[in-house]
Amino acid sequence: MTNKSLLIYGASMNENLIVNLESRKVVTSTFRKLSKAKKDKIYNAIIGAFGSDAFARVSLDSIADTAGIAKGSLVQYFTEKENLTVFASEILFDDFQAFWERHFAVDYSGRVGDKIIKFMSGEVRYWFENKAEALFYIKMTYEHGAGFGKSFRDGFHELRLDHLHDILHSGIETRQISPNADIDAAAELLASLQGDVVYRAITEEKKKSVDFYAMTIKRSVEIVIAGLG
Amino acid sequence: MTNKSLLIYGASMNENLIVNLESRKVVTSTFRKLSKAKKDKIYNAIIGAFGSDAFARVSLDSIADTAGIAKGSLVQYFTEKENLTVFASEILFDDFQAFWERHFAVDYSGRVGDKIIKFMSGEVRYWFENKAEALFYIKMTYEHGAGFGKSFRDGFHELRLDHLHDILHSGIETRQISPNADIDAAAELLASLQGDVVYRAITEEKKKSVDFYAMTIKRSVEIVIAGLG
Amino acid sequence: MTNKSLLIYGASMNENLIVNLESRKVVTSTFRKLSKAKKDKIYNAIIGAFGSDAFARVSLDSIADTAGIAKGSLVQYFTEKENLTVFASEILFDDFQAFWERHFAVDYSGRVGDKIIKFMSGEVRYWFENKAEALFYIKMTYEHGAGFGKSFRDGFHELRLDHLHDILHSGIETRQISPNADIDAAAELLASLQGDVVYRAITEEKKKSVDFYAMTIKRSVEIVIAGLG
Amino acid sequence: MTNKSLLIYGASMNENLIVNLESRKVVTSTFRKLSKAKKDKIYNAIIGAFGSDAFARVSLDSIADTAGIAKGSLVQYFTEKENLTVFASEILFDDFQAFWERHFAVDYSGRVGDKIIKFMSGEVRYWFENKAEALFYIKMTYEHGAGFGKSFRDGFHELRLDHLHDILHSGIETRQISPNADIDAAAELLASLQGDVVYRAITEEKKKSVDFYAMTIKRSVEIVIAGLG
DNA sequence: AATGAATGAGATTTCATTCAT
DNA sequence: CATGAATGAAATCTCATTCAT
Repeated sequence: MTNKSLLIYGASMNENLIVNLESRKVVTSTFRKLSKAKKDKIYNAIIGAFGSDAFARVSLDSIADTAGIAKGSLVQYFTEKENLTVFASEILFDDFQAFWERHFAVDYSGRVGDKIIKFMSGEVRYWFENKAEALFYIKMTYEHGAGFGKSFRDGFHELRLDHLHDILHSGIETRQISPNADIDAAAELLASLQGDVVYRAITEEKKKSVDFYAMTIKRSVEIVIAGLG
Repeated sequence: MTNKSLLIYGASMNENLIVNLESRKVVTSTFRKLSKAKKDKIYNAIIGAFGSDAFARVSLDSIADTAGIAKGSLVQYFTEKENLTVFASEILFDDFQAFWERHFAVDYSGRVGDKIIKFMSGEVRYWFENKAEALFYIKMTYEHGAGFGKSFRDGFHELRLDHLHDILHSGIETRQISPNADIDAAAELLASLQGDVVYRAITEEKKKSVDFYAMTIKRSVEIVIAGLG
Repeated sequence: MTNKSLLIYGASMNENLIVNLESRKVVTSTFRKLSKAKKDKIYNAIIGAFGSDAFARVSLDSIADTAGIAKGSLVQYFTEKENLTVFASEILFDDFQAFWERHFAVDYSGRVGDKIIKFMSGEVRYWFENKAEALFYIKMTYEHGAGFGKSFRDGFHELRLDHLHDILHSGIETRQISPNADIDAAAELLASLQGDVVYRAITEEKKKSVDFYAMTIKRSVEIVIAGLG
Repeated sequence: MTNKSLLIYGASMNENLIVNLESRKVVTSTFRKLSKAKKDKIYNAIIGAFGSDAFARVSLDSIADTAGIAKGSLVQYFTEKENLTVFASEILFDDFQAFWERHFAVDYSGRVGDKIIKFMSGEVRYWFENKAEALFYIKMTYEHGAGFGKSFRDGFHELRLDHLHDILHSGIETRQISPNADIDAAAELLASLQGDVVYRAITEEKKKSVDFYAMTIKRSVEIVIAGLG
């Protein structure tokens, strides 16, 4: 992650993704043709609603109200309720990936531990600055045990795991980490930590600062790096 | 964990806890006076139902059916639907604690790393052998974001954290771990790992063996212990 | 048919049939246990509603209103809308059969033509005296092309065909009809006539008297009997 | 019916009739001005849709799809949904009449019975060769009990009745039928038979051949002719 | 003239909760 | 105390009709 602050919040509403969602019948062509502003409003209404309550307790009425459209339109755009969450999850994940690509290119200079700390706290900061998305992310990740939410959770896990693995691997190449070190296990361990820290950062009632979580991360990472000696 | 197999599954239905729940109006006195067998049947029906579906989609009818009682009785015992989950969560947590006390007394001999590994895989095994409870645990932990489920999750987290801290502390006393080591951070790191491993062990579709998860744990713990050198 | 006037109108609500319907999940046990008066009220509300409008345009609300019960109760009794019509059709058919058995025992004395005329106008009179049932009968018979209505229609057709055949056969035995006569064709012809006359008697806007239809029948029957000479 | 095969299927879309329908506000002038090909496509979409399902369950969307036009256009052509069926019924009836006039001119030579049989099986064949129209005919005839469908049904009944009467009357003139014979009753009887045979031919699930129905007709007609002595 | 987006009334169905027996 | 009948609020989803472009 660079020093630049995070520039992008909210949905970028990747047009190619919308086309893909249309082909999978998650959204209709009517929705695709809507103005970006309207699509954003709907996306935000969905994120807000499902982030604050359980799936079955979120009503189309409330989302339509928030988005300033008629309930009938909502149905016309998404055909059925479940598609609302599929749509928003995909956009959210896509946005997250875009953020990722801008900020987490692996570079091969510097201390491995610092890179990991920057990377992990970078994600925490992302969720801090996109709170509604963060709550929605939690709901989607955990609400459905082994259903749709599982693959969503796995998507984030993979992303973290791969990246941590790459950084650790670069540490072997720069001889900061022993060539015999079990970097697979270390990546898993750090990914678990990151998932948990993100979860806590989002759900903790007495909100702590990003720096608090960054410190938690730092202390754990130091131990792991030392352990890989 | 000793070599003894896990002896207790299902609800032990701690009578003191029931009294406490009655005072908090979670259950009624009518329920308290039920036979243990009936209370068990009801507990199991609740665990099974809420473990398999989202809160709002579980109907009192189906629970009453499974428990072999009338829906009206269910209402008479618990007054309102939400109390069903509060009741079952508390019993579950209490059972878990009882299991804990029997199996995880900290002893001060032996390798610290081994103790941690035994402890962590012991919990994984517990959930493996109490699948219905495991699924219920997951639902309660995550479904309600920052609501009731949060305190439930925190209960388990505290338990793990304290115990890991104790083991690590004993490691300092036996000079296996440096007195300057950041054992608070290590305990947090390991608790995160454990929460994540348990989650995966329960929700993974292609079920792996307890040994698989034990190995994952072992590899991570070795790194941490080395890091605390 | 004897000279006695028709004594039974409305649903007799055969208890065995209700039990059978319960086993086929057309009605619930809750419905079965209702008082006869309440069951009758519901039956009449159903007959009246579906007799006056197309299936999809009949609302549960209106039926519940007419029957003086809550919509929710209606659902509790029948589970789904289609069962309302299945239930009422079966009761109606059962009632009709009961009427039949009381009035149309084949006797072997007298003119064959007279027996047929009595039989056919007897049915017309039945529908005249059970108008709501008559309209419902028409709707069920014709609305669903080849679906459920088909078997309903076939039930009535069979009943008529068999009976006409029996009468004609008795005519051969009493030598009023030639042993070579094509009584199968004649029975079909008369059953068609009867279906049509009943349809017209029920749907004709300017209602004519039973006697008008009896005369229509008589004139046709005379031709057929003469043709079988 | 002559030996010529049936030449006309589908809508001939009589221009005068369209003008008449426009004056009755069943269709708009916009519709009238459409190309014949487009009008045909719309007619066929309507016939197909309402022939396969109950009125209330047929959606304008599906018809517009099938016809390859926009839903908005459909509304612009017919103003409201019910007009779709009125329009198609009138066209269908008009087509049927045109077929009639080509094939059922009464000629005064030959056996009366044969003429009736030819006439009746001719109609059965017509519906066999226009299945979509046949199903639509059934729906329109019966779905609305005493509403619009009644006059539609009556139209066909009149047509049959008049024609049968003419044939029978010609039988008196050629002295094949007694001058005292009750040909009014015979015509009614045969019209009933025909309505019923047509209904069965269209709705019977295990489709039988035209010849099967022709035989049924023949056997009945022989009885009637014999009866008219 | 043609289109299809927007709307909202109305339908069935679910189900927690109340309450009479 | 146990039961389950009764209720009606609330939800999703359908779709004729309106209307702006």
